[in-house]
Amino acid sequence: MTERSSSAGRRGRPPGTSARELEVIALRLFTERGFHETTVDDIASTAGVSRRTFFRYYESKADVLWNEFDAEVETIRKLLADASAALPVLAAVREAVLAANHYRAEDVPELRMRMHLLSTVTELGASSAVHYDAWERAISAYVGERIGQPADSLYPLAVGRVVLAACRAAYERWSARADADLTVYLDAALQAVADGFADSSLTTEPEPSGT
Amino acid sequence: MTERSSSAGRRGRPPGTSARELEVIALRLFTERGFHETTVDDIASTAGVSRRTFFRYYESKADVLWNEFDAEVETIRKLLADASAALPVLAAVREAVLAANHYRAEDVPELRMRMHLLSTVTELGASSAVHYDAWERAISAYVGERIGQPADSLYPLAVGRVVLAACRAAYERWSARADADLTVYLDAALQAVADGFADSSLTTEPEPSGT
DNA sequence: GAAGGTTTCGACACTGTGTGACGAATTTCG
DNA sequence: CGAAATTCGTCACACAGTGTCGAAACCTTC
Repeated sequence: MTERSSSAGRRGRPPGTSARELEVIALRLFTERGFHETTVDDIASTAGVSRRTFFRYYESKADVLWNEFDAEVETIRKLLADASAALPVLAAVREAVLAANHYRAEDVPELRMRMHLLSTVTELGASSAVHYDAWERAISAYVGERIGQPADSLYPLAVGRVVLAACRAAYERWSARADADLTVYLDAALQAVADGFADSSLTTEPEPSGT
Repeated sequence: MTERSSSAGRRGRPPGTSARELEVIALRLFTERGFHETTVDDIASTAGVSRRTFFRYYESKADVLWNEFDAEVETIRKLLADASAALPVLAAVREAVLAANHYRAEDVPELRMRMHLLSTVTELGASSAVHYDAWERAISAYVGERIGQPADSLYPLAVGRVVLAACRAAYERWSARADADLTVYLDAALQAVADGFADSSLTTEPEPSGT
């Protein structure tokens, strides 16, 4: 059951699978056997299609893990486009990032699996660089516009990279501990950035409580 | 200058090449033809050895670019071990990073080539994650020790990642513009981090001057 | 209900990375 | 000279990723 709904007036052979189905299967196999130990053949044959077909849906074996992340980049971009110019730059960025990271409770387990893979499997570095880069550029473009500098000059570039770095630290801690809400970790990390990591702010870590 | 050029009491067949020779050849071919367009066979045959032998010196095609970077990680680790506990944490980190990035003028052209490849070739993402991780952990370990928290808790992790992110932004701008000293860019980026990217500090980019 | 257009799929072949196994080559030591 | 040590080359293999081409399955139209 994928999305056989609007087969109205749709010519040609119907798809034997869907990007979403491949994603779910791949995620399951990766967590069961490991990323490296799972071949593209395994994923494809489990879905009942050929290896070649997998690569028609995703450019690489790793790409199957980045759908949600790419969607988040788009969300952040839109939120920043509507952000108030009255806010300090970094505050606007923080609000957008936090707003883009509210997930429905039912989506959390899958999100956690994905993030755990992303932060532990070293072979994913190749693809992560590409997707992280898009995330960073969404921030850099906004910062560059706000302060009237090219997006690829030093400060916009640094802000984009630094904010992502802080968020990745928060993602990683959250996926490892699973005790508090993701946004609590994100907020703490971004607040530390805004404070310039002053020693006085380096004391409290989010406590095991809350949802 | 790798190691035993003096073949004193060294049994067995002498090496037909060296890690350093392969590095120089690879760097030249990468910049001439591009990373993707250069095969391991090209590098090996230019050095006069077999493809298999290349993989005895380096674990992967990309690894050939990370020698210097790994050495820098060790330098930073040692500098931090000797850092004064009277300095604020972030200031100690900044001093160590800046000190580890003073290069002899004769080494700069090669350094620039390497950094340009590292910041432009997307296929290097796989290996970069591994080596960047070691860099980050050198910082996180120090920060964790200083503030009395595990190195993998949120703030040490965040500081490590954020400082690397800022340095990478500086590296990238420097390798793209080549106008000022590398440490000028690094200092500017790290100062912005320490200031929490306050709007007032986001105005000036290092100017085309200096060495 | 046959013909033609459309879309997805499978089979095949190919390049390149990375790895394991094993024997050959080359040097020093006894 | 023979033995031990060390590096190298050849062969074989698994897997990712890509291009090509024809077949399969669906729709529309006559």
